[in-house]
Amino acid sequence: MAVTIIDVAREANVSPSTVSRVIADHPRISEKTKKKVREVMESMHYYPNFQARNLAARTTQTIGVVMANSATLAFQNPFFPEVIRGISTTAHACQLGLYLSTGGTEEEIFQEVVAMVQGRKVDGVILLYSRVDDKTLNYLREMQFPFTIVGRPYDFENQIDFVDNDNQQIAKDVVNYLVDLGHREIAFIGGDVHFVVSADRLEGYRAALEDHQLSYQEKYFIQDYAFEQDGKEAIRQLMAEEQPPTAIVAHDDSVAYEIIRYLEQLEIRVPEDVSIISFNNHALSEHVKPPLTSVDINIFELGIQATELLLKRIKQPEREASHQFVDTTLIVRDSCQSLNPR
Amino acid sequence: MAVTIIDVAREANVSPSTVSRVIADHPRISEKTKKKVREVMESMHYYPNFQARNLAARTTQTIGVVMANSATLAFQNPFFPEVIRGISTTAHACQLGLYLSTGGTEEEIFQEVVAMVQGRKVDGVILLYSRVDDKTLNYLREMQFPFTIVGRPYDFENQIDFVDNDNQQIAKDVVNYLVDLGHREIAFIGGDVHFVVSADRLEGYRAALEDHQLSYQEKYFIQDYAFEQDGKEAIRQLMAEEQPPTAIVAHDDSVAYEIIRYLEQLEIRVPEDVSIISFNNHALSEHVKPPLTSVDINIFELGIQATELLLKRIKQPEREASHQFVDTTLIVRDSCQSLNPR
DNA sequence: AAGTATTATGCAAGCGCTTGCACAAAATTC
DNA sequence: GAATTTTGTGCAAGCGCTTGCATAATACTT
Repeated sequence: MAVTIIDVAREANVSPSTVSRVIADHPRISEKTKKKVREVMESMHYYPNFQARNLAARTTQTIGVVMANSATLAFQNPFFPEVIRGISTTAHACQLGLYLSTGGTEEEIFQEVVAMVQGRKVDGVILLYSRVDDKTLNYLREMQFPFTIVGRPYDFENQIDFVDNDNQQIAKDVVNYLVDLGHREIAFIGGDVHFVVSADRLEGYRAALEDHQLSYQEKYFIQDYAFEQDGKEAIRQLMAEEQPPTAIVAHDDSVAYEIIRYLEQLEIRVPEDVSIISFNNHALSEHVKPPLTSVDINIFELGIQATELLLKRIKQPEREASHQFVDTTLIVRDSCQSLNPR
Repeated sequence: MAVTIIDVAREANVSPSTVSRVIADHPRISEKTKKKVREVMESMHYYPNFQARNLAARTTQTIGVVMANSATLAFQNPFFPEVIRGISTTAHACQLGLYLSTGGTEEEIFQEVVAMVQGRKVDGVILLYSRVDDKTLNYLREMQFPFTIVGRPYDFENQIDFVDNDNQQIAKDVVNYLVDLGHREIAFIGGDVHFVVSADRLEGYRAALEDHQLSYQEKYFIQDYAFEQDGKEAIRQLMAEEQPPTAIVAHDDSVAYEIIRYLEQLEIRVPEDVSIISFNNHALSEHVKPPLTSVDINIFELGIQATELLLKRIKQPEREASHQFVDTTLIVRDSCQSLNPR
């Protein structure tokens, strides 16, 4: 088999423990010995076996990355690639590996996380989603296993490490932006409210309306499943209201474009007849017609921060829980129109 | 610490090896003993330590997934999420974990792969890219370590397991499609030719032109870096040719949309004035204006097949190298126009 | 009833590494 | 120059599990 620490030790006339200490650059080993051992390691092409090392040292040097479920991957473009890029960046800098969940259902994912934790596959976990009342999250919390969430936890906000955008605030900002442009009838096409991100944005939308003495109205709110089931019909109905909205907030750019397409089929123009604004600022939104006004949520940074937070927690298991909000940017393009008189 | 096999053994009045065999469902253990041991495991909340198990069994139950580099993640939407979804599906079904590369440069990635292989972190590797003359690939090949590529290898095609689309053929198909519509002046906006996928598509484009007695012309070919540097200018020049192209083939939908935007700025309409066709069929391409004619390359399936192929190789290290081409579909939408007389 | 085959379990030697402790040698102190 | 401290290395006991081989117990032959 491969050359082990013992082979090196024999060849270098030292004990295995010395070799181990040379690898760890232990200060108590003389430079002379270190040099000698390193030369032998080199010449024998020694490479440490991380499995063995980690078993002995009771660590994994790996963090688990858990996505809501692999099936939704495609829909949350570009979230996944970007957040992975952020996580990778920090993880690589700290020589940590990434272990990815693969499950397709909530239960499968839960089982996987249990395997990661109890099976000693990872030193900590990053949850890439925050769902209301999530079994996996509760498990992690009860086990007191190091983890962070990309997203605000529904419960125990002060006992859990997380990073997120301030989704309530950005939803407010978006509504405020529209109101400033003179809009009063503002519709909201939401995401799955079982995800906290969607619930928060909806809440921000409501709160902002209230701030402006505009009442929240059922007819201006389309739920995710209604839209997914028959988006075209949902939009048709929305625009057929006696007082149709003059602006629509969509929870994601891809939804926004889908809406725009249906509007077009109804011969309603964007932004001339109705304004559209959305979240997540896909890369394509810059190039596509009409260029979409969208909130850039800085996914890359979310990944970075989540990983850094996790590392702190791993190093200091007893530290206070903390969280961080990552800044967003409203990217104004051409999908919203002012109704204000010149 | 956590409960081990030894604790269970003691409690159940059997030896550790028996417990181990119960876990493995070894046929030589009586049902009675199995039942007893399982009850004890249950009541003690035993959970196997995979680290230890894998060390002893000389396996990892993990496959390494290596991306070209994390920085490009964003640009290759939706490739990464979709291929991961495919890989996950197969991996999960076989109880395999996924270990993701994190490196940002070729050299970092190479080092990571060495660590995966020599450090016994994975049982096999999936390369999510195929680059010309790739150090990592050569290493894997020379080490005879199990691996597959999503993409055609540049060299040693018959000695390496891989899955891919038949990119030369689909590029030909695309050109043929345009020619059938009456186009003769067909431009090609390529990807980085250091990646085999781009080289293959370019090759298919050239070959198809030849098949139709249309000569390949420099002026109709824009290289990736030219486009990235100043796409707008590149397109301007292209369309300012004495005989501008009537159709443009773009190597990715996102590039196609970027082109369309520049064309629009030049007051050139798609598809009325120039047709556009591209590869990869992003999810958005269905909704966005103009709906793009694009080749769906079935990324999900590429992920599935690559994983299955890798598993075969892991199980049978000595088997013949094999490869598989995954079918593609030309999704005809509204970005190409026929020049043929009615 | 003795011999053979089969089934069920245990023993013990790993897998390759880390690390607390002991201890010898060298350096420092007074 | 003896006593003390510092430095450098080795010993051996793990980490928690697997597995080839031996052996005990039981079942099957004739």
